[in-house]
This record gives sequence, C-alpha cells and structure tokens, in this order.
Amino acid sequence: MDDTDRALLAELQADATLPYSALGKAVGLSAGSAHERVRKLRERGVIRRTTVDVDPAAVDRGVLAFVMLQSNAWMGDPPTRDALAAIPEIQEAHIVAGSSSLLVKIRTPTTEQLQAVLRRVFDIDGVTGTETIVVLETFFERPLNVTDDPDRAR
Amino acid sequence: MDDTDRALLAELQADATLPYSALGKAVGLSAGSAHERVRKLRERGVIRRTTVDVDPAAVDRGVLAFVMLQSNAWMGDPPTRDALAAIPEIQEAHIVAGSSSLLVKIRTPTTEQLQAVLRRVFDIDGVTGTETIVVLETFFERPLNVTDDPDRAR
DNA sequence: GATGAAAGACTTTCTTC
DNA sequence: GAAGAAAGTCTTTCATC
Repeated sequence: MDDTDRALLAELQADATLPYSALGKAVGLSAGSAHERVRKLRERGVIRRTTVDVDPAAVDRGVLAFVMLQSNAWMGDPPTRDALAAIPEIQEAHIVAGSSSLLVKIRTPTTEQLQAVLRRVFDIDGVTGTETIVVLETFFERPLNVTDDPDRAR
Repeated sequence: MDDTDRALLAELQADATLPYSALGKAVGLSAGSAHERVRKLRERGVIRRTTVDVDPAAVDRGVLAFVMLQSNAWMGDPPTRDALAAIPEIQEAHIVAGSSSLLVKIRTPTTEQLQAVLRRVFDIDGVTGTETIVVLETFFERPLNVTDDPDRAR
C-alpha cells in the first residue's frame, strides 16, 4: 500500500470505468502494471467492491434520517445486527459510544414510511428508545479520502 | 424508471464489473438493451458515478465519528458548505432538523486526528458547539435499497 | 424500445526484463 | 514488480424489427 496504490484508489473512486491504460497514465504506470496492482487491491480486500452511486431522489428515496437507538442491554451481538439488516430501508448501522448504543441511517420515500420503519426498529429486542434526526438537505456525500496526509491538519 | 431499471441498478450496485451480457441475462434483456438502459440511467443522472468501495481500515482511516454541530446562525449557505468540503476527513455533511443544525461524518486514522478535525470545524464561522458520537463497530454499510416495495412495511 | 451482429476497444495473460 | 505484446472478451454502434 504505497502512494501509487492510493493514487489508483483515488482514480477508481472518481471513475471506476476508466480503462487500465488511462489509469496507468494517471499514476505513471503501464496498463499492465496498473491492472496487476488493482487486481491485488481487490484480492486483499482493500477494494471491497465496484459499484454504482445511485441518486436516492431518482429512485424515490428522498427522505433521509439518522436515528440513535437507546437500549436496556448490550446490542453488539449478531441477533441485533440481523434484525437491523432485515430492514431494507436501513443503509448503515453502527455501534457507538455515548448515551445511545446504536446509530442507524435510514432512507425512505416519505416521512410516513420513515415512521413505519421506526415502528419496526422499536420492536427489536432490547430497544428502549429512539431519537430521530431528519436531514433537510445533503451538502455532500463523497468517497472516503485515501490520499491526503492526515498530519497536515495539525 | 420501471422494475427492469431498478433490477439493473441493483445488479450494478452489487457488482458494476459485470459484462452487459450477464447484466442482460439477470434482468431478462439482451446485452444491447441492457447497455442502452444503463446508458440512459447514467445520462439522466440516476447513476451518479461508477466507483469502488474502499475498506477504511486498509487505508488507515479506522476511526469513524458522527458530529452534530450547533450554530448561532443559518448554516445552509455555500460558504459553510465550502468550509466543510475543504476538510478532507469529512465524508458527508447534512443540514438537519432538530437541536443541531448540521451533521457530519468524519473518518480519521486516530482519535488524535479526529480531535484535530474537530478543532478545524470549530473554527468555521457560526459554529458554537459540537457533539461527537464515536463509532465502536460498524455492523454494515450497504448501497441504497432500490428494489423493495416500501409499502411492504406498513 | 429491443435484438443480433460487426467493428473497435479493452481486459487478461504471458514472456521478458 | 514493471513492461510490452498477443489472444480473447467486452463495449459500442448500427441496421432491423
């Protein structure tokens, strides 16, 4: 995982349809070498998948909310995970530190359907409360930054 | 945007490296027709980009936090947006309803660097407070669900 | 809007360094 | 690990329905 690998990842995050010839040119490698490095990045699991970014509004998922869940027991086990994963509107679920125990990201067509999802969440074993933050506008959502030196900011 | 388009989007979300022949087979179309539909989905902006999903831990971004920002003024304008976008560790930024005005998602290598980012955030005009939720473990992060009927849940 | 086929471009593999 | 080239596959376009 050197700077060339990071540069390849950044290029692929921006446009994974680039041919290896262009990818190689962008990072100063031949097409064959670029291909070999990308193959290894996939093999090692650094690249988890190649995917498309879909506009939520265009598929009628215009409502976005973050919900913090309170519980009366440890929620870090597979049953909780599976119960959350079974709700397709939940896009992310995280165990967190702080007064909540879980944080989930939910997308629905309407606030009415958000309410329906919250009802399902409340039915999960151990859940004792929810706090919902509704998103009014998304400034941006972008790929993980892989290139900048994090020490820069200090 | 019919069920076939949604099926194509679901296939591409799962694996955007599939050849059009396989894509067509999965949804009951010829390779040519699948290609034509995907082309239009890109043209209309339904598909915003083709990208790779990178494992944060593999590129030394193992610390994830959600931060709620309080402010003493309306933060929904471009200057605020640009100030947040200039911080590469911020992966998402949303204007929200509720007691906070903004919610941001931050990834850093260490909690020390999370602290450095919070300091930068505090320096943005109008920011009067932050509340940080540190993620201990991510259950899952998955593509937006595009196929399920949202009425199912009610 | 879908199909099947042709032309061109790209991926993948292999040999060499 | 990188480069260059060959073989095979895929993308893209087009004529047709």
